[in-house]
Amino acid sequence: MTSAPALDLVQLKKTCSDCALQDLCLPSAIRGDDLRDLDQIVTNRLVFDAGRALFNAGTPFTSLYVVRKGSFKTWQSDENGNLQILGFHLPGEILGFDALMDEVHRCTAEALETSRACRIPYDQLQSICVRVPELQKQLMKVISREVSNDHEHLVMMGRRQAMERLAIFLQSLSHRRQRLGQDPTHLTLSMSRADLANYLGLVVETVSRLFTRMQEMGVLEVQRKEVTILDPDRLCDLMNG
Amino acid sequence: MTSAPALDLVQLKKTCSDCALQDLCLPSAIRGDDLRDLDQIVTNRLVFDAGRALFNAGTPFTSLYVVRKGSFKTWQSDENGNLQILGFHLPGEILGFDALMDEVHRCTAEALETSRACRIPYDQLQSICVRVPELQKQLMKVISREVSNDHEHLVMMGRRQAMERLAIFLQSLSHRRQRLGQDPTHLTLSMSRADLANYLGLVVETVSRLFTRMQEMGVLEVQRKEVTILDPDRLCDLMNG
DNA sequence: CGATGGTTTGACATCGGTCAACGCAGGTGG
DNA sequence: CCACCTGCGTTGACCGATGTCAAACCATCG
Repeated sequence: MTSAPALDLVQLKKTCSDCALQDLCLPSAIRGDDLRDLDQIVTNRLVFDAGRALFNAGTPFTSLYVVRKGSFKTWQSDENGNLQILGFHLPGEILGFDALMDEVHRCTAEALETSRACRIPYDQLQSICVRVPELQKQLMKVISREVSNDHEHLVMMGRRQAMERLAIFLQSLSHRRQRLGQDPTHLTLSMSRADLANYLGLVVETVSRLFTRMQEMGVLEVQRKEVTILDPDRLCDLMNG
Repeated sequence: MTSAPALDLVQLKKTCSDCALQDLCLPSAIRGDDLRDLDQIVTNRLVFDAGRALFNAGTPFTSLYVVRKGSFKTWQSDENGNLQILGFHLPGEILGFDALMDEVHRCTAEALETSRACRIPYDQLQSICVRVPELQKQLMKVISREVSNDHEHLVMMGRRQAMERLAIFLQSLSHRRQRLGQDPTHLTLSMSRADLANYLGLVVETVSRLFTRMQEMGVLEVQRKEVTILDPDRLCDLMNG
């Protein structure tokens, strides 16, 4: 983990203000002086190379992190070493919420490519929250979204066929790219097939075959990590029966 | 949903104070006057018959609920009507967190047997939280636990065999009973086999066969909804290989 | 150029799902 | 008080989606 070159003061003040990363990000709820306070506790633009951890399972919790650029995966493993990918995280998403409970990270967050994140020391964030109830409220909403996402993931893992799972994943990735102002028909999968399979509760071979099949069906064009959605409607059909 | 007989004032003041339901429950973080305030916003001892909903998916969010007695299930369904049981909830657990995000319940919470719950209007809770940062902090921890639980559930759904899943479920139920001061070797399954199977990402027949097999192995004694753990060590083994 | 690690493809095995029948307990009404 | 009905749970036979194992493929990097 390396810190990007120091920023001048003007730059610093702008860091959160220019972080126009959709409503999810905390600062959207607050204004003026409060925003400046928040800017000042945030360690901006930490750079993580692919494979570097934002935090590790089992280590003490001190900070939340906001993804700014690139992507991260979070994963957790059980006593047998079975690991489960919990999510893939794009800019604007906040990581670390599962650690508030007992101040120890339960999962590991790892960069999938060269990525940037902001660090938000939690105790300092809390002291701002005491003064700014709106910020607190926004924070609760963000955790609530985390809970909702996990529930969606559970529905998928419990009740969906393999093909449906992959279709749902691609669809959701497409939506997320759109919200970030990127082309929703062209996806760059920053995770390995193994990670993706694991996330979906499948094995690599199954995912690989599904990509091939979706390509044969004319729904996708797949070239390694570059995926183009050729037929969004059929993709949508595949999400269901 | 029916309200229990009115309580006298002394009783009312004691409602949260005597709710010695482990550290999960909110009031444990606060003291004195603040506790009295909290007592006063909580609608105590609502009674729900089996099958009655605490809240329904799609309805506006107003309150969190604390389970006091009995048990509830939460479930969510997708556009195809596939429904997934998200959790079974015993006394001390707080329900409704997935709704903070956009103030609409995402899942339905339904009593599995005649049960009681306290209602906590969220806006009033928030106004107390503004004055009592400790309470806010505790609330964040409780949601964080929810996130952690969902992550555990995901690991189970993604990476475990059928037998392991059932063993893990029974083990966890046993622990929860123990924390509530009840006999951890004797479980009363308040949910139907169908609900249990769904929660575990399996079908009824599989769960039924697993119970039979665990009984043949001498690990359990199963009589309809009454399950006795005869050999906790073997049960523990079954959770893994 | 070969080594390496991720990805794809094929052949085969199996766990768990599907379908169908039966059993059992509790409730209802004659 | 018994007979029937109903809903849930169990059991069996069979099947298919997905996992397993093994080999080939192919980009990337030294």
